[in-house]
Amino acid sequence: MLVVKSADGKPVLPYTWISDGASLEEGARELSRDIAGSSVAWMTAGAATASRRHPAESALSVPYVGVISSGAPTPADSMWCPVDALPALAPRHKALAEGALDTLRLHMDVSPVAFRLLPHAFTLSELQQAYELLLSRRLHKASFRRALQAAYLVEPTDEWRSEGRGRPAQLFKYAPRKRRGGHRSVRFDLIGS
Amino acid sequence: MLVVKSADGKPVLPYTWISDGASLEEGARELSRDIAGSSVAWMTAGAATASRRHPAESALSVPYVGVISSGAPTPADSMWCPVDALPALAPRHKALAEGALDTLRLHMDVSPVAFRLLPHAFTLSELQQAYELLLSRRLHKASFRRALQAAYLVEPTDEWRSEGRGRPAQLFKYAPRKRRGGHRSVRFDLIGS
DNA sequence: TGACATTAGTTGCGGCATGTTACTTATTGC
DNA sequence: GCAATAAGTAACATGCCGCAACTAATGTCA
Repeated sequence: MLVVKSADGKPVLPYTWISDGASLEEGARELSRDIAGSSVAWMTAGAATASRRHPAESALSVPYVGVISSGAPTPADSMWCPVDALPALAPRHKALAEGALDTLRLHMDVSPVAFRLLPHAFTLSELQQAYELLLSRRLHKASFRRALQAAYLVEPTDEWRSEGRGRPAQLFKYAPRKRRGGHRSVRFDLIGS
Repeated sequence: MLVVKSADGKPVLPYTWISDGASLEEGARELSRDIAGSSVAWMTAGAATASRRHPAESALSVPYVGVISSGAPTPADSMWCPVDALPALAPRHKALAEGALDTLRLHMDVSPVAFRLLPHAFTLSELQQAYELLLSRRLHKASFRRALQAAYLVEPTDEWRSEGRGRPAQLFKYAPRKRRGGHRSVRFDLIGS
């Protein structure tokens, strides 16, 4: 997660103001370009909140979550933090960060978030690591690849990448093809409280 | 979906204005009480939008989706419409309606939306019909009940309901118990485009 | 050169969940 | 009583998942 230093030195989440009538999504994309140096590869909005005690004069806040292709250089006055080791944020921003992760995970199995996190060509191990990072739980290699192949989401390329030691890995690209018949049942096991 | 008649007789989605600093969610709940006569049993926010050409003076719109327990009387100047047979809404409101259904379905397998749609005690057939209504696809009775039982989400009551013809149905209530071990793999088969 | 470590990728098996069909049970209506 | 209707269950086949073991290809080190 990208954390920036505010004027008084405290860590905060990146934010900006929107002039009247401008596009919120475009504002969020500009913010990412300004701070992180590259544009987000995937983004979605969270739940807007209104508060009397909000800093400055704005009354409405609209959070956006996005992912940025890895490998981008760390910009000045900001740092990438592991989501499980965030610095001490203000309670409001801490709640925003947790909500952002929730909305992101909500979209994970309906939108190719993890694929956007990776460059155009990637290895299946990298894809699995991206999923494990975003879901924060370990996955099994064989099951992961079987399910991926059954979904017709990736296509192999002719390239191979050698990462030092170990067998070279084949590179794949995201190329979803239409598949027959959606899924079947309902997932009750995710319902909590 | 609840559609109301605007001042000039055209069908629109219910909306309201929020005074500066007031809670958005509370405003949405008040709107539901005012128009539908009962408070929403489950609700979540959608993606806020800003537009120059928005009616009136407000520049930001925050959509909310909620479900209301069935059986509420149809209020005046408004009507409940099947989601697959909506009246001719303005393009902006039509997009809002579609987005509302998308966000609702996004929460379906992580939040007990369908249970909130039903009264406190319900039959398993009613629960399945609620799921089929919200997901707009047919489910299999045996599979549905097996998965439901495996999730420890409902408890049977002593009451039975006779719906005219056919065998009476046992009434259940929503009583989630903690279950061991979350799910396992990743769902690739829902990722589209 | 050859043994070893490391990483990628596959295969086979047991178990569990799901899809399907058929069956039993309980009520209304004739 | 008997058909019709709907709830609820049982049994079987299929398919997916977790696990373990295996092969393949590279680098490292003696």
